[in-house]
Amino acid sequence: MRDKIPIGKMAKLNNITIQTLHHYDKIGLLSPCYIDPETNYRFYSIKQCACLDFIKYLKNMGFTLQEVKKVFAEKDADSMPKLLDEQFQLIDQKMNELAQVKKTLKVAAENYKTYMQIPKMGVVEREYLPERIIYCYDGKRDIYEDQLETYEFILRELRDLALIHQFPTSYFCNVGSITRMETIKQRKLTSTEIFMFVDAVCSDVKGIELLPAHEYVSIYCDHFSQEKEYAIKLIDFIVENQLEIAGDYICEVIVELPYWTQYERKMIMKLQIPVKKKSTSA
Amino acid sequence: MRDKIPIGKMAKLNNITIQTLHHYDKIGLLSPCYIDPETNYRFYSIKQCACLDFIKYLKNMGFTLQEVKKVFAEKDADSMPKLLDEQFQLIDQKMNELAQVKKTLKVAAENYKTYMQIPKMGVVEREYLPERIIYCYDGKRDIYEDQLETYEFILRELRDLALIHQFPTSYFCNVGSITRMETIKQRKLTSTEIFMFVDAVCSDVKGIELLPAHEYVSIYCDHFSQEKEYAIKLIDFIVENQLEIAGDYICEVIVELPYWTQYERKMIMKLQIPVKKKSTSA
DNA sequence: GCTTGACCTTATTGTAACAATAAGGTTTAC
DNA sequence: GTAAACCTTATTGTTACAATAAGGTCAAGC
Repeated sequence: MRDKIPIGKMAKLNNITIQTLHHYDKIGLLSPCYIDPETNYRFYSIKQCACLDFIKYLKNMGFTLQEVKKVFAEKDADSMPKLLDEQFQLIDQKMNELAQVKKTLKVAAENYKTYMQIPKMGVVEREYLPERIIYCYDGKRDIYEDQLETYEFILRELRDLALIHQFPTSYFCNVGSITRMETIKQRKLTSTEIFMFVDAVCSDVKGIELLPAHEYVSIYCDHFSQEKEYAIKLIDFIVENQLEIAGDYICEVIVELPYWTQYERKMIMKLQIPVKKKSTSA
Repeated sequence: MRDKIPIGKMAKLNNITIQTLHHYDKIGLLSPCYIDPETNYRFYSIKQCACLDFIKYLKNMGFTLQEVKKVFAEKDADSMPKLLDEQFQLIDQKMNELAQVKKTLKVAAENYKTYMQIPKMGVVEREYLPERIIYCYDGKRDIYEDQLETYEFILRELRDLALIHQFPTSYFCNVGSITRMETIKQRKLTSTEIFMFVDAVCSDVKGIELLPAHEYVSIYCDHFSQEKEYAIKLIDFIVENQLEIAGDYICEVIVELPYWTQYERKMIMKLQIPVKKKSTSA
């Protein structure tokens, strides 16, 4: 009988390592059919390859070794179809999650690309922006007080809500604050509302608003402390160019950076106000 | 200054656990901005939420904490696009792997379904089978000797080759042996060749053969020891019914079962021989 | 001032499936 | 006889925490 295969040969035969066989032995998944009582050397039978094949097969399908053990413990194949089906569902779910991750990565890459191409800070520009959809949340406290502290709290509340609504994580970085038209027309920058850009209108979610496609004046800004000053610049520009504020002021976070100081949020913002030509009446 | 948030509140604020914050502190990813020197109590700043946000963001994109640490160590955002791109490739690869797993699961489910519907063992049937493609390998030794031992060795060689050709793992279960027409016509069951069903012709791989669509006689069998006996049944049937062997004998493994005894391969096989009506000449 | 409950600390163990290593014994070939 | 190849057990490491234990701290109510 030459059917006494030492562990090294068994490993090579099955394209696995000795450690793997040790491990399977340890957890009681597959033990050698003979162990030399003096040396404790392990010896396998060629027929045990069938078992290893099956382990590999199930492992390939994403089962854990514990699950494989359970399958081996069964006396027949009746439970397999159900198991396979459950595993299929599980893999399907994992694929959906990965698809989400891919989307988040894509959005992140786009954000950084935008960041690299940002023209100049503090220069007013005019542009046409397409329609956008936002999910608005009123934090009831002015986000411009307490140098960011209130903003941080409200942002966290917004994200908690987004989690409840099961928004994809790719949304989490595209946030902003909104100052209503009546306020900004008085040259005041105060707001209790922040928002998150979303892809499509979720009709059953409260707080969804439409930013219509429109002509805008905009300016880039890379620190919170500058926002007020730059917003004034925008308003001055509007006045100087015979324009009129046509909607809410938006402060959009373009990209958030992992700044070397871990103690402050660092982001590039794009301030924007929709405008129209001043009506000649008056 | 009320900006001294104890660990429990910080955890709640960010929807994470205290352990997570402990862990981040331990690995040096994010340490509290103040530690009471007497009690060692940890206190965080609201501004550190930005850091946690970024950690979550990168984690969501599949980065490890070590990678996040590296990102934090960078002095600017220049390396991000490259990192994001690499991560995208990685996720893409993982998705492809999962797609493979799904396919394997689907094939496995089909195999078991087939198994459940298998008519009767040992009953000859006539049926029309569609074209199939196989990857053949000649092990140079008769697989019917040594009660399966040789078969096991040759099967392993076939799988090694399949790995080299990077065949999907879903192929690994659909194997079989082939006995050439000349041999089976002499009522002999000997063969040195086994094969694996494949999806499409890989023109650059040697050993690919086509089993043409044809009329077959077939019989199911659930143990190796019965194969010879059942093969004879097939041949007898052919003779009795005025038929003629029209091609190679195929022993197809329908499904392999995780039998309670771990010491022998247990499988359902379908033996099949292509036939045609006996030519009247002679 | 005391108790009670909520909160905090450090340290250890566990998770999955092995890989890597160390320190030592065995076998085989020359 | 010895060196190379092979085997053994035991320990540590991997990831991102969760769970637990044993103990100290804090704030509120009596």
